[in-house]
Amino acid sequence: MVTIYDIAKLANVSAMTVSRVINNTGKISDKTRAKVKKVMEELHYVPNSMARSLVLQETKMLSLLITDITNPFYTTLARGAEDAAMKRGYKLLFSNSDEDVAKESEYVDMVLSTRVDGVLFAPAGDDSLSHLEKLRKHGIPFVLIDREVPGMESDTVLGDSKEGARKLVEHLIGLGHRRIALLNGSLDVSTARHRYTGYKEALKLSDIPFDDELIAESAYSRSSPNRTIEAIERLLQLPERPTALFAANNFLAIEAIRAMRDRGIRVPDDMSVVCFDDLDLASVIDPFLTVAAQPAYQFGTIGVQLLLDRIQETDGAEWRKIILPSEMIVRKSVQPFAEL
Amino acid sequence: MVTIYDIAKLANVSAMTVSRVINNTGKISDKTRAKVKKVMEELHYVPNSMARSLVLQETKMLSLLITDITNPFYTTLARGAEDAAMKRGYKLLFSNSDEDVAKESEYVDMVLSTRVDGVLFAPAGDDSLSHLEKLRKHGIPFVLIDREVPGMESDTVLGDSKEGARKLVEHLIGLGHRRIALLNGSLDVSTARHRYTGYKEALKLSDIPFDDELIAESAYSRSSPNRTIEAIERLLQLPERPTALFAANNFLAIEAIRAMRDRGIRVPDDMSVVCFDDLDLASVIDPFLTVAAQPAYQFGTIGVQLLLDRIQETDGAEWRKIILPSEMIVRKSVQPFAEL
DNA sequence: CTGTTAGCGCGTTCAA
DNA sequence: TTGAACGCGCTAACAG
Repeated sequence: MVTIYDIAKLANVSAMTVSRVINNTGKISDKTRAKVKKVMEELHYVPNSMARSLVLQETKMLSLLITDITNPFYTTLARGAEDAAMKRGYKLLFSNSDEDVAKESEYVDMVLSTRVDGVLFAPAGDDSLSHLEKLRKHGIPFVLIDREVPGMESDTVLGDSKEGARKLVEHLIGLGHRRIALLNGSLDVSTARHRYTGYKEALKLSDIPFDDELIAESAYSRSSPNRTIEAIERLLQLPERPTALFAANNFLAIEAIRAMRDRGIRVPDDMSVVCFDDLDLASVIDPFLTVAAQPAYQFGTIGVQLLLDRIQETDGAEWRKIILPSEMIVRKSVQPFAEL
Repeated sequence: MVTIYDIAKLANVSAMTVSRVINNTGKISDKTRAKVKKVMEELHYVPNSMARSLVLQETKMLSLLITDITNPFYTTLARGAEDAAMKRGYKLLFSNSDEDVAKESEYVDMVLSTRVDGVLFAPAGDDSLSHLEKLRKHGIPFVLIDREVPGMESDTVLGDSKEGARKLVEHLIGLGHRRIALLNGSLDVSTARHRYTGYKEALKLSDIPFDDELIAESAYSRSSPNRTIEAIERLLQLPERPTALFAANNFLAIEAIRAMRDRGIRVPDDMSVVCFDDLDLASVIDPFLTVAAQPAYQFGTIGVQLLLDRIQETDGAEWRKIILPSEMIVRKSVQPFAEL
């Protein structure tokens, strides 16, 4: 591996001069600069960022910890984060916690030892608190994205889960539905709680009694579809069957639709379905699901922005909390409720 | 930041002893080991992997360079790669070239300066050759995934593009179609060429004359849908309009279907459509597109496997080339051709 | 079993 | 405008 010393020797200067040429610091005569640059090119020199990090105490790397790399919401977010980071000269280290707090723990240790300059963190659940405390204790700046964690203040980028949920459910109510089921993610995740709240608010505003039996809890990720299937089975066997379903995210909606189809329930004819997060590709080819679409790309860019601001901050500024609105897109998965 | 020296001082041992405890090397008495471990925990010590990399000359990081992080084929591949890397103690640095050879160049420089131990490389096109030569010159092992580059030998994981294409087109032919258009990606990409070849082979086997007018070239990524739209318009205006379309990847199929829909052409009634790569989510909710599905996850795991084998190889073993079959999944986007 | 020395590649500090 | 010495945090090699 060629180092600045190799360059220095061939250019008849000191290593320090080479370093100055690389970083454009100090005063260097044009002549020696040209000479050094020439040698650098001849030797195909590439600076060693490890060594530089060690002395500079910064890596120019950010870590993005998401819970599911196959979910289009997160991939679009990742893309936004990457574009923003790249633009500011930072690399992005992706990690995938699989909605699993234990796996998340391993990643936090990795992040710590890699000495990244900051972390974009989509917590797997409220138990992520200890991981965040660990980061904080080590002085690593982080921004929470998509989800917040009780007991931990920080810069945060969230969606308007409550409002989005309320709008979706109100849409169903407006079409005459009164038995509306909620297929939620784990209540251990803040967005699930907020969407739950929005659901209840919508009912209340229309004087529809809340029925606990209509609530089912599964998991956001696709790793365990069984809980979703069981939930759907229970809902379908209810004496007074729901006529509409609000799924708390895209994967839940899909698994639910699949489970219902397998049981002969058609959407939207037998059951209207709405959900949070759009499906990207799927929506183009077949504009089917009525959704509350979130500006996923902006989650990423804004998250990086907050993070880099925090990193460059000298005095501890106030925590910033950005709430991004979602947009309801009405499509075909919903039908008016027709009394029999 | 806590260092091994801090630990050493508090534990009344030398830094070297601490290092040995951390790495489980050498012989250490249980007593001192316990003492050191206790201090490490008290101080929340986390090893600095930068420093370690510097001396060990290895980073335990791999870089995954893909061309589109929003394409489900690549995200699933990424997931496979990450799982495999993680399992072997490696981190994965993702990058996204956007099918852009220039952007790719920046990433290669980044990769070089980060001193990753190896690269999983999905080249943006044949011009990626110079980037690969750069990696090779610097002695960084890499594995080509999904695409190969003329003039560069290396370990490679490919799909059976030719066979997959042939099967898809034969399926269309079997249904009576004879005017079959090909909407291809850039011929600068090996998979596009192979799919082209498979297309032609299928025609030849059925004695259907090849018609150059039925061939359109666009781009795999969604960044420039205009070329696809123009291509579709041209195909639709052909004197003898095609009755079926083979799109060389999922995004092309989607853009094509959208463009046709906008022009009043229904799929499959007016036009049958098949393509390479499945759509994941979209297929669950609405099993629509007939596709040649590739084992994306395996692309990732096998790629990492080849890469790590190569990294640990002492003597230069033969290049290995793994070809993964694709599976044709027949769905609703295809109809038999009915002569008028 | 444990410690000392040296150096990985680079940038800061100070001197020339 | 340039260079020498030092240290970032760690481990290999050798010594004890």
